[in-house]
Amino acid sequence: MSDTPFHETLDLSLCGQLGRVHRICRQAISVAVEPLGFTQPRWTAMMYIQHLGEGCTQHELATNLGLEMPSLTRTLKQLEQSEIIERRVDSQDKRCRRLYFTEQGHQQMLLLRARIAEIKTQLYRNLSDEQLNGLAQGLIQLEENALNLIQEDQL
Amino acid sequence: MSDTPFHETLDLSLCGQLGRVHRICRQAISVAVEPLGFTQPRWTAMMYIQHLGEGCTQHELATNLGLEMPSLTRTLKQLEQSEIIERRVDSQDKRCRRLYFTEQGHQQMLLLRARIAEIKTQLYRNLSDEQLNGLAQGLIQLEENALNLIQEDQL
DNA sequence: TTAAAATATTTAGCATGCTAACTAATTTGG
DNA sequence: CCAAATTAGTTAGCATGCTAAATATTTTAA
Repeated sequence: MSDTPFHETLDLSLCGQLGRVHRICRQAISVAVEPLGFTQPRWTAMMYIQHLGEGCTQHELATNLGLEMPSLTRTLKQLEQSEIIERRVDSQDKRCRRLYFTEQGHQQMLLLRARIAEIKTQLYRNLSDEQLNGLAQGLIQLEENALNLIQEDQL
Repeated sequence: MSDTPFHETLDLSLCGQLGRVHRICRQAISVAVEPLGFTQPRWTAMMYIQHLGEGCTQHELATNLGLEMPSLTRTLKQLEQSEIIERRVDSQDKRCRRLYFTEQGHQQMLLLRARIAEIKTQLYRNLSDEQLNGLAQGLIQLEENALNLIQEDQL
């Protein structure tokens, strides 16, 4: 071990920590949701479709998930093949596909939400509302700074 | 938009936020470090090798980066091919490869550290030390909970 | 009104994480 | 002392993010 203080050597440890915690959280949730047969991108998309309301477009969903369209396309194709969702072409604007749960999809959502409620209590255990809020706020500020940095660099 | 409150529908938004912020931060840093020719896994590994001290093993490095060995192997192979590092077999334990910078690698590190110092001030702008600390602490707790969850589920 | 720009989606292929299964070397226990 | 377990590392191949480029449709503007 070097005797240089960690923060001086590393400088960007927070970003690495972010990635590590994200990977571990994702894995924890995956393990818990796996028995239902959903991967993280799939169940996340399902939750967001329900949140946005059935009939949302793929573009709306991608924006809300913070994903690029191609990343989402793959996941939606899987959900369609599993007969969880349907993609219907909008009658007004034929470029858009609007998203709906199948009957089976609705039933799966009930199971999924119940399972996720359980996980949530365990994942946020020992974290006060205040702490969770601080965490979320800090992340928002970090995100904003990063976005600014990217834009500046692209000038 | 549904009229259901966000947190009730989503329940795990924090985990999604974590992923999103991580992707954006990573992109910001990549954009800034790109002119030097380093990708995020490469410069992160370089910084950690310097932090751990030259002569560290790949296993030590993987543990500190929070990565699995195969993920690291790929990156180290690239760094070796770019003649940034050397991997020398340990004379005592011939299973271990120990990591050293080349002369060129040392010079690159000087540039890299200077660049990263600049980025850091911008990325952490508007975040008080207290906030940064809260963020880091919250992430640690989250990580711990997630690890517990995974272990419980594997019983 | 029609050519050009914009928008929604897809496809193809890269980057970087992972697990599973392998080799080689070392350590341990009977 | 040797067979079995452990440890360090690799290879192969999957998962899920991305960008670039293609298609189809709609909107804008000369």
